[in-house]
Amino acid sequence: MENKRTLPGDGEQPDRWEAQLRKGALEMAALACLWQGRLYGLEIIRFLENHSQLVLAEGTIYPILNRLKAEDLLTSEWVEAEAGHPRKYYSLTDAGRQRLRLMAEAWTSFSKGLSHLIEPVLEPKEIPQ
Amino acid sequence: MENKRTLPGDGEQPDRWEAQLRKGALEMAALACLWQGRLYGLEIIRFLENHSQLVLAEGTIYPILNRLKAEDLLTSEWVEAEAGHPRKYYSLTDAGRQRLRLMAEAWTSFSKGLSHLIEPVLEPKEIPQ
DNA sequence: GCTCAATACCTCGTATAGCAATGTATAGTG
DNA sequence: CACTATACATTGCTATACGAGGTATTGAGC
Repeated sequence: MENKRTLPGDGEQPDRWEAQLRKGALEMAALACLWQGRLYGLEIIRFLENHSQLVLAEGTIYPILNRLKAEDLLTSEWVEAEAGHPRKYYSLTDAGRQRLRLMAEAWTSFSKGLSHLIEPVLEPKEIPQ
Repeated sequence: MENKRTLPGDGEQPDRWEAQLRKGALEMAALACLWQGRLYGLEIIRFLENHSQLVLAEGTIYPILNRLKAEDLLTSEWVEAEAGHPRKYYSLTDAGRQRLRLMAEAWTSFSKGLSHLIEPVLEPKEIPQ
């Protein structure tokens, strides 16, 4: 039927790849948020928005948190807020910390590999040949 | 019939997130391969295997190449091999070079943001509080 | 007291991407 | 003339992100 993409119509999706880029880094990012202490769902979204360039929807973060909790990398506890509504605070488990450390190391390694690959692209100088 | 995953069966997928991590970086990586000159399909796979930590299957690379070609970021030409079978060589177009540069910059920025986020995790020292 | 709005958590449906498996074509070898 | 190796291509499955919509609690205004 009609081509119903997100875009007006020129067949160009200039930032589709950017969306893809983030996939898979999200779990690590969610865990990393909690390294310094517990946070609740929406707070994690705001934290990532402020401390990195990740902007997640609620429909994104809650499945991730549940997934991580199912793997025993997180624990959660309901906390009554004074002026408001109960919040579900997430904390890293020991397994979560351990896993996050592995993730962080693998990310660093992976990131270095890719950086090396795109190094020539970012070089201002031309290729000799 | 049989559940033929990569893992024995304990419900633990310790490296599933690693697979996810790579998603979205693949297009950039494929483009980056071609920065220094043309390559054909299987050669791209081998190049990435040698120059980074990416291991792609054929069923992965060809859809990517077609996608990139459909966006006019690549061109392809059939070349008869002396001792063998015709090969389809891919080259970057001007638009491809331009896009790759943008991707590389965005990747760098994105990568820095995440690195900053996981920096505390990799620090050997403990958190004061 | 009852409605309305705000905060926070949760879930369903859809689109997309990677990838294993499988298929096709070419060309050299016994 | 079959058989194998190289290379390109496609199909089907699964997992993921995310928009849209839903529920529950609290406080303010009429």
